[in-house]
Amino acid sequence: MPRPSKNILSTSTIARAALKLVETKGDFTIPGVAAALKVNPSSLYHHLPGGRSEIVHRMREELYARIDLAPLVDAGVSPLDRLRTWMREVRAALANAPSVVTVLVASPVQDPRTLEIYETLFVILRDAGVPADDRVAFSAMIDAVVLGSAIDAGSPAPLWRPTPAPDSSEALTAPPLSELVCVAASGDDRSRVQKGLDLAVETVVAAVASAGRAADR
Amino acid sequence: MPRPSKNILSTSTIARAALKLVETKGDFTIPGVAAALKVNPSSLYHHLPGGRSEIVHRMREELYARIDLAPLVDAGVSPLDRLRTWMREVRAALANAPSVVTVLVASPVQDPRTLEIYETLFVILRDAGVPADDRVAFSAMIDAVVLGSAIDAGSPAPLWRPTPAPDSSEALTAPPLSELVCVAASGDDRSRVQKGLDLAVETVVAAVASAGRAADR
DNA sequence: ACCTGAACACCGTTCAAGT
DNA sequence: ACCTGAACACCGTTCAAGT
Repeated sequence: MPRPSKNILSTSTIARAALKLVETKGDFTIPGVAAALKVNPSSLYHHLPGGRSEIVHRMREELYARIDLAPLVDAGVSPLDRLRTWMREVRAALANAPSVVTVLVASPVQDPRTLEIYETLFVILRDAGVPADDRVAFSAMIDAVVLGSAIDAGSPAPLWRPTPAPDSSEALTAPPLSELVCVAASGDDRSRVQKGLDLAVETVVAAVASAGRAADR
Repeated sequence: MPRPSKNILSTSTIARAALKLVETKGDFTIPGVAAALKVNPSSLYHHLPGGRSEIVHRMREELYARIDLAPLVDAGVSPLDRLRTWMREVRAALANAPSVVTVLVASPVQDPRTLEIYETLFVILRDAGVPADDRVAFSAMIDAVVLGSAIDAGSPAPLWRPTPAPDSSEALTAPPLSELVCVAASGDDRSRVQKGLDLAVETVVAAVASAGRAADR
């Protein structure tokens, strides 16, 4: 048993404590992480001068640090396969703490690690033959799909509550629809979300492949 | 000039005041909306017993109320065109107050208006020939794209800050990438986001059309 | 340098009281 | 029924003080 080093706190331990809180409670607070680290709330400011928002940035870094970059820049793998991996990896990193996504999207990207991840995406798009002028649009779409999926996965409880009373409100949208919504509510959420993501990934891959072919001609 | 009616407050005025705050300040607070309505903070609880989270729900209703349902259920329009309209309309409703999206996604859907909107989506998917078993997955993807795009549009400031110092960190990801990211940072954001959305819409439409054709065979 | 303790302004919510 | 006013627990942040 090694003696604990003198410093109890570090930016990484703070970020990890905050992440654990978000994963369990759905959110985090300064006194909360301080208590988890058996420390005074004000102590955190010595390590993260930026306060709460800086903790959020460090949380994002911590999540993205778990992504292995190697398969994303492996020239031996086809660009489309690398794109599949990229989307699944980023989404998985966020899905580890889905409710953190709603916290993350509220603050802009700044840390080098996140930029690095997105730089690999631009390389993949280039290798796939997407014209330079279109890469930003594609990355925006891919970002939207991945973030949206992660949020979808993390949205609390059944997203679709069956309509309580089908009291014949409007003739236009009458009988079959409420049923459909009920169908959506049944079926376990895990597979529902997973299927939606798989579909999204393949749809995006198809679009990228199509853009690449169009550029070749 | 009509005399103001006796009751100063209503759920709708509260929701609209909160929306206005989110649009201007990026967030809202109970004392904030109370002050905007020249009323005591505690007064709000008489109309919205659910407190802050109920205000959020009413905000979502208020936003979606601006969507015209008629073109979405018009049998004279092709399903794919209706899908295009659906995505653009929902996205536009959210884009009116982009930063509200990050608030909305934190709370699950409950209000009938929002359910109504998504019911029209299921009808469109059915009309487009998407098999019943796949409609949930498709709706999840579409939801992800629309929400993600709206968040993208509302994310504060340049999403991509150019890497400050290219101090030759790793050989793998060396010269061209920082350039690419810089390109992304330039170019006005309006068109960037718009192009990304258009791309996403057409990509999704293609996927839906493909699923419809596959089911026909 | 690293952490504590007290202090400040502020937020969400409740509840008895007014009209 | 609708709104006020006081009150409570709590949060984010600062800053002087300890070691």
